[in-house]
Amino acid sequence: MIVGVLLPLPFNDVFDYKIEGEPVLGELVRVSFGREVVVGAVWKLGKSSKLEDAKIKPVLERLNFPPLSAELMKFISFVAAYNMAFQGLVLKMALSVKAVFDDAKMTTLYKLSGKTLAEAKLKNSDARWRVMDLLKHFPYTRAEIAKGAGVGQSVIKTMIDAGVLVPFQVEAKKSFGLPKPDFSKVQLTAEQQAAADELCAKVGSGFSVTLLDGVTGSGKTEVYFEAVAQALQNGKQVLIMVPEISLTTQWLGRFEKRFGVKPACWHSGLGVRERIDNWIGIVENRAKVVVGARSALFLPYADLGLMVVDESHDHTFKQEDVVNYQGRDMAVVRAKMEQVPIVLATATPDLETICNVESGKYDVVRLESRFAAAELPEIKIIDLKKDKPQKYPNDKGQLNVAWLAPTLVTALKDNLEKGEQSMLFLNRRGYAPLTICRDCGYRIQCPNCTAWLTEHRKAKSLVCHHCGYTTSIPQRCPDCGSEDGLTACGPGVERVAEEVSRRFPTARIGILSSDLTSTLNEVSAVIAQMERREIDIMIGTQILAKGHHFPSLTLVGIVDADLGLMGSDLRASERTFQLLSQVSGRAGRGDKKGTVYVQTLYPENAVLQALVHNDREKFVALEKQSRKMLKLPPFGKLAAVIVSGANQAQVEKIAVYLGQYAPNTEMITTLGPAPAPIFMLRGKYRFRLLLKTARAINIQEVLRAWLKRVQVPSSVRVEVDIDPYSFM
DNA sequence: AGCACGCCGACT
DNA sequence: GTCGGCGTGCTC
Repeated sequence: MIVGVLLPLPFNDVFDYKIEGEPVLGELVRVSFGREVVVGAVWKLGKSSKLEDAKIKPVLERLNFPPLSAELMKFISFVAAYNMAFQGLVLKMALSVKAVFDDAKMTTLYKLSGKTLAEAKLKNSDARWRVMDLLKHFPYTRAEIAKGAGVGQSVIKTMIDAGVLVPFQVEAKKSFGLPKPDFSKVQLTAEQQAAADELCAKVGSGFSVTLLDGVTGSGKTEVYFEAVAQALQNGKQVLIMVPEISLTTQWLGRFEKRFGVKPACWHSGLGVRERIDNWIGIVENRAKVVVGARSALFLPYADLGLMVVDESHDHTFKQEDVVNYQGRDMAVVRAKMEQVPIVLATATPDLETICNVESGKYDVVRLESRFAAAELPEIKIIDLKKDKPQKYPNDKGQLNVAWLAPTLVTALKDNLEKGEQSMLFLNRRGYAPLTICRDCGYRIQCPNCTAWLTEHRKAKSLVCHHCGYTTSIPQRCPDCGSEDGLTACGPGVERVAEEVSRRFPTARIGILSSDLTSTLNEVSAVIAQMERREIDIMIGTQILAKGHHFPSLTLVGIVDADLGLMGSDLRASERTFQLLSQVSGRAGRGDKKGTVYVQTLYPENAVLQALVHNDREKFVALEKQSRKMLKLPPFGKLAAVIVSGANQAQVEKIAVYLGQYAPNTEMITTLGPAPAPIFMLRGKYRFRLLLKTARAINIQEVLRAWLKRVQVPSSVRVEVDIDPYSFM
């Protein structure tokens, strides 16, 4: 019989193969393709091509794995069609790593041969009898025998050599601890209990979307853990999606405390071995709870019963990897296909989610109060035009430019004297975002991108944050040769740390930045230090905003609140509001009230005003009004078309061409082409077109029809980003 | 995606 | 005269 096999390669269509016996839809097969051998999934029964049968190759091997479920197959097709990506590449995300299908890792176990010690001409000894006893019922590895019988390796070796123990091979499978729904129940407040009950009631009764809307510190995690417990009680698997970076030991610790075991993790930092073990555990229904980044969404769960998206507002759920997709939205789609409930947990829901609640598409469960004595922090605005940062002396006796206003400096000083912890937030890595020559005005730029190089003083280098280009810091201006002209411009976390250590020489300072402390372990280590109160003042980027819990943190300073407000990005103000409220939420989570200082040049800005008054409703109303007026999501649909390539003239020609064929009707508008905000990225020139349609329009269909009309040479790439978040 | 085929410029 | 640049096409 001939079947259509979808391969994990950039194709939308299946390739035909001959198969022996009865094929099953979704089963995994190894096939030869060109000169490669790949693992694909049986996608269609029967012939799809019009190739002569003789040219159709046979399936090399039918793999002994459960076939992909009809739901997962449907999901893969949907994600591909919705995001205008290749079906094969979406499949690739589900199949994870090729090595999963390579020969299984084997372990050698030993069992009794039946030969007695006497028959083997070995003397009786206690040690040998303990080994015989241990192996009476189950075989074990050498290490397990040594430990279990309390004997040395030599005892075992003698018994093997004498033929009393015989080795045999089994597949090495990682064992997953079974999370216990009742391991250690947390005492919930009445409000939390009511919320938990509502979530639990949805588990096991089909598809539903629930927004778990709770202010920071209201115990969202504990509440959704109860729903997780309910799903486990029903014997189902649970997927908890978290932003990649918050998959810290802190979160895992909370899980383990509640359920008694560690969950299976899934994120980009996983090694091949662990990835394989976890993938197999998930397909075989041995891994019951998976906590993972958005890529965990495509795993072949055997028996999913509940999905949770933690910090569901987080914009890193929408980020490029193999395929561009919005993890939160696709999670809802998967939940619908699997007919399971999904919980979106956040303190700052995005406008799309809010509108879905208002229209009744999503349910909502609210948590209004913070833990026990914890109160919401007081937010104070510092007007940088009036309250100007004062220069401070460095060790050479010169005056350094400062970034902290006197009010904030005083507040930090008081807090330090009280022995309480403080945190400064600046969403900028490195020392300074720009190096400029005072003598000739030259600015040091990335050779591959339209972007300045950021100085990283600690690493003694200049780095491009877009392509990773790194170079040493030049002694003299590359343009005019001036020896003392080069000056760092603007602050990054390193520079703020420098100011803090100058002003407070005795304070213990911690820096947390996504590049300096890149691995999850290093991030966890700094967070642990902060928890143990070994840090007085913590300075960091974005990373600090994620759901960490520091009970004795009472002061938060936002060094530059204006950073996010300036972008041309349609979600800039929403993102700023979310980020600032998340950061503010770090303050005063214990029994002491926290204070947040927000430094800005625009104290009257509506976003900041809403933040100060803790008035999310007002912010949402403003944001809704402006998006409605501009017919932007969720009141309209948006897609970006990025044309890129190494040859500027050629790229521009295609972009203009696309612009000429662009659809423009009453319901559809196309803007551009215009040079993309980062015109050159990784050595490629980029132009962008924006397609905006009414909500009723199928934007993917419009795009497909449009793009089909323009012939694009292979040296130019045309990418589509549905509902773009990043305006790069 | 990978890889082969094929057609034009700078070299021993 | 070749070596090799990458633009184009194919893989069941």
